[in-house]
Amino acid sequence: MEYNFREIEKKWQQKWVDNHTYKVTEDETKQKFYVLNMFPYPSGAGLHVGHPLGYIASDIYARYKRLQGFNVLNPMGYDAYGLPAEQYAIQTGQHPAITTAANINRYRSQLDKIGFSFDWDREVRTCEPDYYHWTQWAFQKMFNSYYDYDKRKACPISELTAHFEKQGTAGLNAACTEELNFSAEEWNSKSEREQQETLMNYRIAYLGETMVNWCPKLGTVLANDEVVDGVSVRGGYPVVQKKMRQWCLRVSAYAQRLLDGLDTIEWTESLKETQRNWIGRSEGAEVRFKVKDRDMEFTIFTTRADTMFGVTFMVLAPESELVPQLTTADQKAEVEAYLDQTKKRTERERIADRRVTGVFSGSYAVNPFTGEAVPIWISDYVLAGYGTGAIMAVPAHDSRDYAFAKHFNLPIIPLVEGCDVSEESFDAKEGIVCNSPKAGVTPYCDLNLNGLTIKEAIAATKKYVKEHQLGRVKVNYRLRDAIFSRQRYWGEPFPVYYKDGMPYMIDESKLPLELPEVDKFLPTETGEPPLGHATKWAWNVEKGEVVENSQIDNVTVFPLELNTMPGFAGSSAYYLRYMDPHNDKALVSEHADHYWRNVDLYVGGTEHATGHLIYSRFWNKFLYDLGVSVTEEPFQKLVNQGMIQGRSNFVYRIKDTNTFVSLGLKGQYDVTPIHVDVNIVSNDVLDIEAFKNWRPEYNNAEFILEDGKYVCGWAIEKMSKSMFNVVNPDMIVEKYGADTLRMYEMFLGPVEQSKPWDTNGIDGVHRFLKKLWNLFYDRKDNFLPTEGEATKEELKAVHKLIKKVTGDIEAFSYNTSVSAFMICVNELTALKCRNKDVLSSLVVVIAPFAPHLAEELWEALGNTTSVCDAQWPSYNEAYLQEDSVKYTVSFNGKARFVMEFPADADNETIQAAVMSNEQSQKWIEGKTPKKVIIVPKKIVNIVL
RNA sequence: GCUCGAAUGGUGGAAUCGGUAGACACGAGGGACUUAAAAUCCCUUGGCCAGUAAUGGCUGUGCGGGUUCAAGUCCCGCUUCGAGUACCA
Repeated sequence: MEYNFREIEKKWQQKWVDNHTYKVTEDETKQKFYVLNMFPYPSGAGLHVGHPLGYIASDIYARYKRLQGFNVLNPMGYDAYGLPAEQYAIQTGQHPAITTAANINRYRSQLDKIGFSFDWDREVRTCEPDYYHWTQWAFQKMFNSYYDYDKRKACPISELTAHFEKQGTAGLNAACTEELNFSAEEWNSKSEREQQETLMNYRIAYLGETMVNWCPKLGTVLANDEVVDGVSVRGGYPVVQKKMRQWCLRVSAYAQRLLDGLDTIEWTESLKETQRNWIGRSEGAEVRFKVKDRDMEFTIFTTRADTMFGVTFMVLAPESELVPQLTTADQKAEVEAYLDQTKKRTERERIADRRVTGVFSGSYAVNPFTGEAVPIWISDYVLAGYGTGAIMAVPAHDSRDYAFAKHFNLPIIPLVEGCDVSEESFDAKEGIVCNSPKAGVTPYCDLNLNGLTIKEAIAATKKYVKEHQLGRVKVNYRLRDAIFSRQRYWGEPFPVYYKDGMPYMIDESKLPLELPEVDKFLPTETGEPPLGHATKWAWNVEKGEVVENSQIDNVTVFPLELNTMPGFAGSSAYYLRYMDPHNDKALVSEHADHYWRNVDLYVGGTEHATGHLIYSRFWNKFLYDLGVSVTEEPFQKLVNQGMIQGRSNFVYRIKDTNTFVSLGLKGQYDVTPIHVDVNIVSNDVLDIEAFKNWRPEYNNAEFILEDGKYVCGWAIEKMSKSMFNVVNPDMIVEKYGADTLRMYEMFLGPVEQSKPWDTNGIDGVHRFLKKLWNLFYDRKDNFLPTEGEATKEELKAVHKLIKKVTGDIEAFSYNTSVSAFMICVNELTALKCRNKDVLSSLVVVIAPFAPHLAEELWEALGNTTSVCDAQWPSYNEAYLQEDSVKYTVSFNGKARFVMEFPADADNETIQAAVMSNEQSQKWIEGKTPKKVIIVPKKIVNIVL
């Protein structure tokens, strides 16, 4: 009988459904293991062969852990809110809910064919009210919390108001947008509205007037990680800076904890590094500079406190609030012209041409270390959003300041012994400080840095700043608060209504607030978000329900928020929801939460490094502070699967003809390469008939062949429809079966590595599964395995395999496991192995990789339960022992020949035998060896 | 620019602690079976040189140095490619 994969896979997929094989419950008698894939956004194009790579890898791990006796949670769901569905809706009028549901069904049928061990009873969809109920709930909790730096956690906002009532801002160390100072009396005399406005400064979810990345084409704001090179990641449309009132999440409050947490988790170093850079901690000092002849001062941030004596000018960001205050009357016109000009330049233009631009404000600042007055300039190379939006410029030791100084002819004072600043600045933080202060100048202050290393000088200056109250030591982070509003339809609505212009949360018991219907998905004519089209989008506070807009009276009925939440809202806590997906009382029950705790293994792409993986960690830390999440870090171990690129094929048409020439001969003609559908090419050989039928214009094509074949060229490109290199898994499953697809995707190379999809080796993997089948059935369909004693060789072959695969799976090294399977099956075939015990072990070990085939063989071996519930076999070292061991004999490190010794031979015996060996004599040439090194079971090296 | 990672046959890739390269698979070449093809099985396959042959020798992991009895692996200096990030003071 042939290996009939179609029948086998169909049969077992049905049985798994019928028997609820993959259903999992909180089984206290077993140890838990939580495996998670980054859930997909169901796009209209369906799955291509690259998507399942990570799912297969994690599925193997999940099945393996289950065989080891763990209670494994391996859920799957959909990140269902998103822009493409909405864009499609705008173009076609088709409701995004409909296209999303259709896409999900397509994904599901594709996934089902691959034989995953997902517990589909736990499926979540972020666009379902049952699900986003808890997204809205978490948002409300963030609104009602502030971050206390001393307690290092989020606390209820009621504690903050209590603090204000008692002592104002005194003794408060809380995360805030702007540092405020007021007394208890001042607080208590504020109106309700003023108090609410003040609290906004502290809430973790807050309405903030911030500069945002506004994308006019998409009609929405975008988070920093959604903008690359000044254009939107999705669509590639230009993005401009705009000041808007937006919901924000105070992620920055968690910057230090996000950084510290990285040391406790098992992620790749490069991913941790990416997050560290994104968080961007920098230690420095804030120093106050007085404005000359004015009763005014401002603060700058610097990491190079050692360069205080080299400051020759100051620079303000154009958006800085200080600009109007520091601009003098004579400079006003010029400054305004400059501000106008910079406002017009988009982010993109600023990146594209890095011209040095700037304008003098007319004011001077006094250096607190030298007493000298230096001019204050305004330039767009200083960012308003980082530090204080103002810098002290040290052109000798900062390349940007240097370029500015050269352009505007400002003085440059070198501060490091022997450095040359005639051509460029000296940015390195090494050397001995000089000119601080300058020789021969009466010191203005008693700080002298000369002769110190830069490191020492930084420390000394910080100490001086602190002692003399010139400023303070400060740690700054690059990480900004996340902007949480989107002017879109297809997202979670905010559970917020507005009273007197201030936001209020709708009652928690009334959640979820469901997304209303609209008749258009575009922004309204007045520029409101799409929810502005909703006619029933007002909140009746008394009834606690959504009512018609016409009823708005601002007494009991109020307008609801028109923005929706961004994509990362729904994906930030989904791993918690999988633990208890049908709970309508809580995000997750305490029972399920304490059982599953956090994700043990998370598999997904690196593209989420600064998006989802930061937000999710933030969100989890917040829930941890609330006591909802049990662990501080959500994803203990993270594996990044590589991307599967497309491998395109080309045919070469001779110019102005319909004749195609094979790859090896194309040099003889003037040819145009044309993309050809990779699905009609096999091992780079074109199926000529299929090609003729591919497109009408090729019906009469002629071919110049080499060796009777048409060989195609190839290139590695992104997998996309336009390059005809998309391979979808269904086609592979149809042709070779799911087990072959699973094995082959693993065999292709390390999971973490990006690689092109290429079917060139798939036959080998398929052949292997047939060989495995042939160990069980002969051509006449006789079942071969029998009871009895296994031979030593058989035991050795299978135990070698168990050892190898056990180690490989733990190390996520699946490609070498597949090789090991092939070796083992070849060995057992050669040994004509019929032993049931040996073959049973083989089936169990292969089950995570090829579950359908394993089930079939497991059943044939007489088992009545699923192979999923078998036990992972342990290996016995005793079977792996060799009788004899081969030693490579080398001379001066050069391998010469091999000698075989009994496994228990001792070093003396080996050395004596090697030395007296005939071949050795030839290499020794009568010399006396200086040293003999014997590496057990491997090497005898003789040093002459 | 900065940070991180990679480079091994015709191809994908092995080599776990430094232990004497190229596992496994594809492709290619040769052979068996077959009227033929498919399927299947067997042999050869980094390069160069010598030999009828068994075999033997040299060389070889991007480049140049170094450490070591021994380096794909460790150290120093480059080259190329990939990823992330970018006026972050």
